[in-house]
Amino acid sequence: MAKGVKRTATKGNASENKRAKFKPQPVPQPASSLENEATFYESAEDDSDKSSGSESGSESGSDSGAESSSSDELDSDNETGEKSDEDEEIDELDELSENDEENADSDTESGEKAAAKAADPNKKSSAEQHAEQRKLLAERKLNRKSGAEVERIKLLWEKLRVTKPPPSKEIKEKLCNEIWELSKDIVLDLVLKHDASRVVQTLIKHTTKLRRDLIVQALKGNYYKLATSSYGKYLLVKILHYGSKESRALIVDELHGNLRKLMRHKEGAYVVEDLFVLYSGAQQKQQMVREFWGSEYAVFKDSGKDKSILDIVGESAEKKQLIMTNLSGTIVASIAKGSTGFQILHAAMKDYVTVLTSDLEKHDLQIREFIDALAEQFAELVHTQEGAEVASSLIAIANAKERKTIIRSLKTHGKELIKNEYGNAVLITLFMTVDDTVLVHKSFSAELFTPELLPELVQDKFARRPLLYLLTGLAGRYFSPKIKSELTRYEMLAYAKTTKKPQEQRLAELQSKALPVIYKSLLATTSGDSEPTLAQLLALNVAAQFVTELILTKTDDEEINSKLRPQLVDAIFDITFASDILEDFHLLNKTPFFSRTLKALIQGNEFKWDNEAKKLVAVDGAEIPQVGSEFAARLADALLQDKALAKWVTGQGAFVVLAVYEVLTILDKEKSLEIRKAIKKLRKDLERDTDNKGAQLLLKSL
DNA sequence: CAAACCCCGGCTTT
DNA sequence: AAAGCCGGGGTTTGTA
Repeated sequence: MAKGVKRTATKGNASENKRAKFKPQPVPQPASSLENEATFYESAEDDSDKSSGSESGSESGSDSGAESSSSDELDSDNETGEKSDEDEEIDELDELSENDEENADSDTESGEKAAAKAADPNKKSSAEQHAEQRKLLAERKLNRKSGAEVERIKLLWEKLRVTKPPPSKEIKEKLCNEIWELSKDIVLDLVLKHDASRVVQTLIKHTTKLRRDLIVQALKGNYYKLATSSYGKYLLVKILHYGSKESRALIVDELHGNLRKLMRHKEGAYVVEDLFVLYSGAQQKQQMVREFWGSEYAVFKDSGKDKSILDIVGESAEKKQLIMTNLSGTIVASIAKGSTGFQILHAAMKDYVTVLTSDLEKHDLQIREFIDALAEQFAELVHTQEGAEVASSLIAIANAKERKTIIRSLKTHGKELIKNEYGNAVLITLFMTVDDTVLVHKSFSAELFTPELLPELVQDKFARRPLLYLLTGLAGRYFSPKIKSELTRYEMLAYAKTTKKPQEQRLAELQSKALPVIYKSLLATTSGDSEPTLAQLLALNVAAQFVTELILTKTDDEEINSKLRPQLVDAIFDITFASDILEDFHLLNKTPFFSRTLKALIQGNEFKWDNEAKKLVAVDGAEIPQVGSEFAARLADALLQDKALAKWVTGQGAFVVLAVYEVLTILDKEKSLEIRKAIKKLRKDLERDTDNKGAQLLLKSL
């Protein structure tokens, strides 16, 4: 799926990028051949590519998924059957034309169809045979005529699509004109054939706006057919891409009402997804999803507009029953077809889940079924906003056994999960809801917080969030109110049924397992030829923030308190004093916020700034070994060596000196006096250094 | 804890 | 059809 959308690279970059970020190796789906799909897209991607022969038979059984499941009572029309007839007809035409053209296309499907036909006549009477032959002959004639034109058009097309020396504007125009003259009356014949359709694609790309509109008009009434044609769909996608707003509106209008059928169609589903992702705004997206609710909403565009799914479902039991059946019908069919990664489906699932979670008892059966259908494919969900919401909700309401399956399927994509903008919240949900902390730790923390991976994670805006959760819970300022309330919602859902352990206990368990792993991986950056080094990490604001947060996390773990934390603090201390502070490459000069890191360590959790009193105050019982006053005293000793202080007060270092001085003033009068004396000697320097805010603050504090 | 800043989607412009 | 503006949200920063 992710592959599928890459092709539209020129437009809609935003949504495309979003998708590209997360690329779970698509779990090979039983029926569908993702690879074939990719080939399809690739060969349709641009006109300047290799032979069209690669577009071969992923077609077989394409309409099998289109059979309306019995759940769609609202669909009185039986168009699915009708459509597959059409498909067959198209295929035959295709086959004929290709034979005529002696196109050495090894289309396996054509082969199958031919074989089927060869077997067919034996069963028929000779009268029928004659009739059939006459019909065939007529068709062939018809085709030969078009076939000849196709040949000529293709010659022109070859010239138009070359890229090595791109044709000049005039030539392009001339070629387009000629092609158009030849094809304008037979567009419909062209667009459903794989090679001829590509001619039209190229035409669309190079011709004028006016003619594009003409083509769009010429195809009016046939867009559904186009969307469900294995070759036509590429053209349709191209038209959407290059077409005007009005063209798009026309097409959307025509497809409107057929979305559910399209979604169940192998080719159609891609068109719908494309439309949804690339060419629809928020409102149109909503409207599209509403079609999945049922016929009423499919026929009347505005039906249910501005109402949430819960409003609608609350209106009557019958309505609810119907909508839920329809939704699950479309969703289950699409999952089975391997379209789990489609964004539009995620949106539909979100509606479905919203209702499911509105009353867990009442929907128990549906919940179990839904999770069962989806559990193995969770990785396909978590890279979109809505998909991730669905995933988190389901994790929250899953029972212990179901959670195990879900965790197993997410575990294989751990890195993508944690680094993804939305996926990381799913991981946090797992941290917050699953009682089996041993399993969660083994599946994620132990796998991800390795020396190889951790440095990458702590400097990643999204990946560090689950890490920060492990350190500080939701309390810190690292989570926006919106995310917080969402996570809290999952938490409440979880406690309604499966989850039993108190939150603090679960977090403590996860933390006690993960902290040593994190420490060790971080310490690994201080030794050997590790890349990045700790100093490099500390030069990145996000990573530095994490390191401070880690050190300031209180723990009972003996190993951390007596060995790991001291080593890490030592390492930072060494980095600070390894080189002359006046050198450009010293961290303090390279990254202004390193002074904040040091300040945070100097104050530890022991002191905080009192905004009322305008001074630093001690916080009782918050001491953490190695940092706070202990670290301050250590720095003070180093600063009092030789002329160190004179250098430190000149730049960002002044803030550090100030922090040390303030802390010692509270806890170590003697040493603070020493520093005070030393600073006073530098008074004149400080007074001169007017644009150094740190220096000025230092003066004030004396 | 507020101001500055950045990123993104939607809209307008040439 | 690409480039550019605008507003909103989220993030980062600045330092009493």
